[in-house]
Amino acid sequence: MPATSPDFPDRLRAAGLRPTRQRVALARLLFEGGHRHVTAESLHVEVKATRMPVSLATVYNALNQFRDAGLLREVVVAPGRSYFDTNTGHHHHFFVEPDGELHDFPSEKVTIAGLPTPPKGTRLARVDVIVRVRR
Amino acid sequence: MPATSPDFPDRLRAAGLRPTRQRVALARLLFEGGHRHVTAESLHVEVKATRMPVSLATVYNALNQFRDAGLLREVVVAPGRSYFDTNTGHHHHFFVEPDGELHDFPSEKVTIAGLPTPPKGTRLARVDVIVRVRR
DNA sequence: GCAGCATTTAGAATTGTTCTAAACTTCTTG
DNA sequence: CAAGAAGTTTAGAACAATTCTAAATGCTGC
Repeated sequence: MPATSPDFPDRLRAAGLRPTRQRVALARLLFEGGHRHVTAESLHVEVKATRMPVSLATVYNALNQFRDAGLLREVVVAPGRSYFDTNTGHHHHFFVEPDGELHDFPSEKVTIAGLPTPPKGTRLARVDVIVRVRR
Repeated sequence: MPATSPDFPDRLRAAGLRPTRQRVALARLLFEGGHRHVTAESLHVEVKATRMPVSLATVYNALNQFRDAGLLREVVVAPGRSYFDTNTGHHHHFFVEPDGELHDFPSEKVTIAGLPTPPKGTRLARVDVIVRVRR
């Protein structure tokens, strides 16, 4: 958490997004506590539990907009399911296979050596490391 | 390629799968040449082009069975799309972002140091490294 | 060859996500 | 602070990828 108390409307405006009631409600759920991993479905369930229902389409819209604005990072670990991670810093993931649990781990200690250079005409965008574990 | 010419019915039997006509046709497409990346759709288009049409459901069934039997490896790089890789050895992937192209690179030269230990009660299944690049 | 079980198939069903068009906010400006 | 313009939300339809279903067919061992 930043030292300054987070003013969600301002943070959204700073990201180029209008601070609508539903976006603010979602931002609060996402960014108020520590880092989180959510799916559209899980966030939708959560926001419905508050006294401000938001449609599923809006949850999808907001997650995509937040991701495009750099507020969230999308993590692709399982086919047909998108996770969004509120931690946008450098880090990698544990994925617990049958149940679909996702955990961060910091990339500080991880070093990857010997990566080949990107194919001609492309620039490196990101390196994802997914450590898949099973019970 | 193995030195012994690949007898697909035998290879399927060895994997515990009945060598049906459609499985043999798919295995031929997948394993006859060099390593490949396919999606169910792309393989379906391919097999239809031969004189032995196979339903899309069968392509999905076969890909899942081949993966379960260790003949293929599933690679999850983009939401809502599954790639299957005929290279089941240790290696990692380049993913070219807008177009969805996938390329292998050998893991020999890549070393990953400092990975944390798996959470309690889990054992390591695999480490995936996806190098995302953009044009 | 034939029974018995596995496999294939077309089409329906399911799942996760995006689209559409109408209703409703938010922002700007006067 | 009213009014219009533009951006958002919404329910529901549409879509894409995948799985399921039940009936037809094909493999295998005896």
